[in-house]
Amino acid sequence: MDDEGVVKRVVCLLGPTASGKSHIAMQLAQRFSLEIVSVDSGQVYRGMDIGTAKPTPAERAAVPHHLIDVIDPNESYSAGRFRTDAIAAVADILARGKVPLLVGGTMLYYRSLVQGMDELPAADPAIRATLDAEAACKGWPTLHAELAKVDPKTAARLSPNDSQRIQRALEVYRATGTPLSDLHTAPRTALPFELKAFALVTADRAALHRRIAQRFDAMLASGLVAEVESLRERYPLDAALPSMRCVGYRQVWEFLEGTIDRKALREKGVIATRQLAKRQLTWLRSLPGIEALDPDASGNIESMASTF
RNA sequence: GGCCAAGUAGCUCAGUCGGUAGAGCAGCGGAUUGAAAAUCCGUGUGUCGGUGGUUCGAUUCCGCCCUUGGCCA
Repeated sequence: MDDEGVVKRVVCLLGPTASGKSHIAMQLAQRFSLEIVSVDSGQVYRGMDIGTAKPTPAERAAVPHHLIDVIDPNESYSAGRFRTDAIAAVADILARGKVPLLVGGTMLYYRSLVQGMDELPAADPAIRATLDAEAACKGWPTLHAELAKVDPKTAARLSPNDSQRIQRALEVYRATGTPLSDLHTAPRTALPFELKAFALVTADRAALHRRIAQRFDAMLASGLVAEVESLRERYPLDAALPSMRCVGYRQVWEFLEGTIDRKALREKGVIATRQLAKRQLTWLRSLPGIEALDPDASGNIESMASTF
């Protein structure tokens, strides 16, 4: 980075859960004075360490990590905030003469970073609470019909059951008086740096599934249940919070509530992780400009290192 | 050894008064703009345990065999 407008190239490593991103990142850190910027919607929560597979204290001591432990589990983060935070973190790392590496699996965050986001109002807890109450008695399809009256364009692309997006669209309309579709002006704000993204994509889905099961078992063995119990004591949590809807945490919550037994906890946790990985792979197929790497191949470190 | 029940989709099961079968879950594909590890959409050909028989036609009825569970010895 210099003052002549030369755009610095920043490398990003994406991939589904359990694909080995962190391992590669730590190996690259041995060659460059790296600082890692997490692209992960789960690792932002303080105290949610085991279930989000956060880097260990030793790894964090060896390599500075950013955007990990930024909020409490009773708070919520967002793609918009991620974009701002990530740009700031990268600028800061570059300013200090270090090499930033983005690593993670939250593709919406990645995309909002690269493509930019429209100027939309932030979440409004009061409006959301009102909408939740309305949905509880009328049902989401009714709210979808109401959305169709004020924002037919958005309603047309949403399923009457898509609670989350119907709620967001109505929230934006009630907060601004303008339909969400009118606010989609596609600004596509440019990034102050060039991003080169790689993605770890296995051809062997069965092997990924095996790794997912092993890793979830390892999380249970490392005290995932105790971690959630402790979080419940320290924070005012409930099952509807984004943090407690995270893969693994949601199932442990059900276990602690007595809704499911230990065996079901394990099964449902593994299944939820597999489904997450599948959605991540769908994202990766749809995102443009990403270079796929086979996690089982040997030259990954080299091909990534050559782009720094 | 005898009696009874069950064997149908990867799993749990429904069903066919005889015209080759369908749900849930899983899996797979897709969408994805401040909750995204979320939320939602789409997707069901399987020797109906095996083998003989009856029948125009059997997964369905009958016989025998195999497997699993239970009861009695």
